[in-house]
Amino acid sequence: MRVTREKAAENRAKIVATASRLFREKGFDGVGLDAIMEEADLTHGGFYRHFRSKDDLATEAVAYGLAASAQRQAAQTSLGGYVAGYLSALHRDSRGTGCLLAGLGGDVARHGTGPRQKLAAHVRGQIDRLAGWLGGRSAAARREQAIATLSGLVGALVLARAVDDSELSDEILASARAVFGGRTPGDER
Amino acid sequence: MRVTREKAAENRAKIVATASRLFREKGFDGVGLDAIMEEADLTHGGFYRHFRSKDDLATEAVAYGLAASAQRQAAQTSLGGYVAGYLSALHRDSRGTGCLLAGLGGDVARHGTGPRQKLAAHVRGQIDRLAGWLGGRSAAARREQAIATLSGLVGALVLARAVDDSELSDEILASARAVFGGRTPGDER
DNA sequence: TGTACATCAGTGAACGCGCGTTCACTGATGTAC
DNA sequence: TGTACATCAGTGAACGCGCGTTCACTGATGTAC
Repeated sequence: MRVTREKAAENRAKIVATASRLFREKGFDGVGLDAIMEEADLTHGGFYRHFRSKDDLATEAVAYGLAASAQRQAAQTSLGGYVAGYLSALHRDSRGTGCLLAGLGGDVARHGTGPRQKLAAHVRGQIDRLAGWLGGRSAAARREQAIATLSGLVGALVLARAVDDSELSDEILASARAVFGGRTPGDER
Repeated sequence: MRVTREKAAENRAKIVATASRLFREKGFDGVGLDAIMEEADLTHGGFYRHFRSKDDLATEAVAYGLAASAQRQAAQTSLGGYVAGYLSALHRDSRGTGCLLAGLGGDVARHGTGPRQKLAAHVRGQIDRLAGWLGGRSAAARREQAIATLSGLVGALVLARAVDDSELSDEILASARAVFGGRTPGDER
């Protein structure tokens, strides 16, 4: 049964959004196309009307997830607010809708060039925006600090999720918030 | 053909070491037992004489990789030396033998409790050791800084590996080295 | 120390399942006149 | 505007392969006497 061009575009978008969530939750190799199509309310046979392969979908799903992250960052007005949201327990516990760098960074590194290029472009944008929020004598110093801050945020989220101890996990988030959230590093609590 | 108890223990250890490397390179779901057994110079049928399941092996392989990291850290005498090695291009390019937190952190978070418990214990140890190297007015401040530093190291390595642009990758490593390597943050280059 | 037997690490084939991909088919949509 | 036909998004079955796991078997090791 053929479907409106509009409806087809809608379906395609739904597949990408669903895949982006499921990939972040379970990894590229942890979800099958049938699971993705089923959650998008379609049968898996129709997949190849929209995408050339699973890898092709992966590239689009990565781009979709990164765009969502970029929008979330753009909605923030200060470093402190952004960091508090990024290193919140809520963000830690919502892998599927959260930062793609933390959720799929390891997987992307092992995969084809498509996702890795999108990710590089996204990282450049994040660095620029963070640098704008940071103080520092020179543009180079601000950029350096922005890269370290981005690394710290991503690493803290990865560790907070990987650790099987909620107390330690909370402590990782709190410490990283304190250090990267805009306080002068080295201050007492 | 039965084999010496000694030889059997040797074979078992080789399986764990090989698995630890291959898992870090390709992820838990990216390597099959046959590939692991073949690289360990065995046939895949004998696997279940040593392990109850692939998950069981995963737990041991994680423990093995973490122990190797801990030993590497223990061999260092200063924060600067440790950070320089950790954030080197060599470490970035040797996923299979490198830091398990960065190589498998995302995968571990998605898997069973075995690996996640081992990882939490390892993270506690790393924090303590980093805290010992760091200056800071109080033990709490040193610990907070240690957690932020560990997060920054892991995040920088993940990003440097994920990005499809060697210049950006090098810049991430260099910036993180500068900020986390022991300089007072905020200094000019 | 030597012999007889039980054990069991490793082999290689097989099983069953899931996954990525293909395909013949359906029937509503889109288009040409 | 209406009609006839081509297109093609979606369906559901099928294919082939790889993977985790099982199993009957082998023959050297380990043990009991």
